[in-house]
Amino acid sequence: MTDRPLPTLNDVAKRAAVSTATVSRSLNSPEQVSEATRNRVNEAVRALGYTPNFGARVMAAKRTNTIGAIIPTMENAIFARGLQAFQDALRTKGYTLLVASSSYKSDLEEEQVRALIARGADGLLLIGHDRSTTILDYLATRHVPALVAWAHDPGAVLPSIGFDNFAAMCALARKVMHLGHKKVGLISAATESNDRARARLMAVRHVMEETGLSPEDLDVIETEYGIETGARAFQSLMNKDEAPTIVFCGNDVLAVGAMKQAQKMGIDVPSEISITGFDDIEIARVVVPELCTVHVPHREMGAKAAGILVDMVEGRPFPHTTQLDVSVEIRGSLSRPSD
Amino acid sequence: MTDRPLPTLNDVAKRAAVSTATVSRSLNSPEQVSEATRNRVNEAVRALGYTPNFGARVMAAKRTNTIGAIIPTMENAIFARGLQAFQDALRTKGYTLLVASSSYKSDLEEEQVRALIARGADGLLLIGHDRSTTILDYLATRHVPALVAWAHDPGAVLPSIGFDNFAAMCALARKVMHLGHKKVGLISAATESNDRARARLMAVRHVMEETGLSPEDLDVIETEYGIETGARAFQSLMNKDEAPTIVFCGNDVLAVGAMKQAQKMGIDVPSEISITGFDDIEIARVVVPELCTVHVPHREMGAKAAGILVDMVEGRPFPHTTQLDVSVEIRGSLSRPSD
DNA sequence: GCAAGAAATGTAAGGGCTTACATAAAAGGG
DNA sequence: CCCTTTTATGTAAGCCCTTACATTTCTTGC
Repeated sequence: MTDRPLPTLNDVAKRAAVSTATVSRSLNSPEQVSEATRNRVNEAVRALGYTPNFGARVMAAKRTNTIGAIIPTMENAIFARGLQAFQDALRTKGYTLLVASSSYKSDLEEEQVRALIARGADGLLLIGHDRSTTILDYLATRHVPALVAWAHDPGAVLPSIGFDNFAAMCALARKVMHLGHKKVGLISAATESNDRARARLMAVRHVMEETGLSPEDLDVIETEYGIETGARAFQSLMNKDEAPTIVFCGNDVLAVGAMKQAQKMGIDVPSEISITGFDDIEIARVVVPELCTVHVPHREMGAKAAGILVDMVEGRPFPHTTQLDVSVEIRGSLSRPSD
Repeated sequence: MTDRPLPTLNDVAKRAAVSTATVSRSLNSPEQVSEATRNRVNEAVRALGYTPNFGARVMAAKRTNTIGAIIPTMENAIFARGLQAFQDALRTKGYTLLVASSSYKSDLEEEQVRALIARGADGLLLIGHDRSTTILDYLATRHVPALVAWAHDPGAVLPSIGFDNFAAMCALARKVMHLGHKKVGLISAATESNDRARARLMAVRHVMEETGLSPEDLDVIETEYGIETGARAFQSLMNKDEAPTIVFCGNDVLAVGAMKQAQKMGIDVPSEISITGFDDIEIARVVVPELCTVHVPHREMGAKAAGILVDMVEGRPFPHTTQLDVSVEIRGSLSRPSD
């Protein structure tokens, strides 16, 4: 436990009686070194307790083997789940994960992009396509590859992996509207700088039009993420003159808030009101009745995102967009309107 | 969009007509530089779009301004929540967060400790005190400060922030046992390399002894984290000859699984069986009846951990242990035994 | 056994920043 | 005003790897 300086490559080289170049190769591309030398080097590394100096390595190699991810918040289970899968996949590829969060604010996201690049991220995972050109230019001049997840837009500048939020919500809305609902409520996440939320809102409008309903028949409330906020939004929707018979929610958490509030108000789900969510997180199956929602493969998305991003960073070919399948999960919180 | 090399400190220095040392100081300790020079430097930085080279900076400063956290999994809401608060607090202090996960496996945790240190983490956040001396020695020789969260043990080598899992579970168990329960079930997380789970188990045993019950009256099932696993564990507990009237669960997720299974088996909560959880995550208030549990201030813990760890990294004095208050939340899933 | 090619190893040049120390400029005291 | 102290700036060493290129050693085919 003496306080000697940490051993360097040079120390290892001396002890193994080889050059520093050989030690470096032995560690980074073992196949280029004869087995005998490799063994000697390894034993020296072990004996000295050598760990490469990170700064020097980054400086010389111009890579950190670090990938940054900027998500709205880890408190949202969908991102936590995707991020976990992302990190697991990165680890198997020899990369480490830097995490930052934007709280759904675009200026904070921009700050974080700069921060993660300044911290040496070799590549970035971002959520959604809403983003200023300033920051896209910055990414381009710094030559940092970035992949967008939770979105799918073949026309966007940045490559992406995800699903078509508009199409997914359309699929759900069609199944719902065919049951004969005429008066519709929508509790949406804030749509500013959130293209996913906007797409879902537009999908509901679109399907209503298809069904011959007027925009008048749709009540939209935008609110922050949370069970409580979902509950409050539901309450104000139901207090309107003509209450909806179906309430779409932008995500499962808002939907669960709505269900709780319905219960508190003595409104039965689904006989008096139908409620739907989006994401299919665990909570959707915990509530009674179970929540009708759209199943999204968050883990698969995280894991695949890691693979694509690493390909980008290492200069291999990669798909500009990758679309994942989602499925509408019809469950107990949905029924035809009663009247 | 020409492909010129990125600007360096030197370029900035030339443009601002000062030395590189002044630019460096202007950026890192502005108070040491006159306002006039600082302005000139800032304008040069802006004009050139300069961002410091990470590797060079790390190499010279021997610090990365990066903190690593190794948690069991982000899929567990308590860690996701704590980590989010941790990251928010770090950001305000100019630090970036590296995240790795151990999946509750100690060998993986050890690998991740080495990985994050190799990646230059200035300090580490770890969960719980269960850990080999090998890795503690490694931390010591590398001079990397580490803080343990979600645990409180004044006698441990590493400093910690958290609460006393044993005392908290004792408090809950006492309230429960005073209702007159005689036959007890416990669904615990795996206790190997998880001192929190072990402490909670021992607390239940301890209180039963206090109450004059025999160890025979306790049925323990250890299982992995998850709603499904909690449900299965509950089923096998209830299928024993003499079923319990109270089932303690090591965390809220297991408890929710147990409640779901009770419902499926037609066993009423709480009149036929009481169920308790631990953590007080959102889901505890979503289930019907609401889950009786122990409230833990996860966000506060994350935020405070950031403050302490940064103090450690920057060589300021810090408390060796910080204890947080938890509270027993008596809710609808608990009642006295019916007979 | 030798030339030619392949494999293994060595040499040494960066790479961009921070900071200790040296120097110059400004401020303050008498 | 000059001398001392404080403040601002400059000089240049050092940080420890990776890798292009040069050199040496080993294979292999004839």
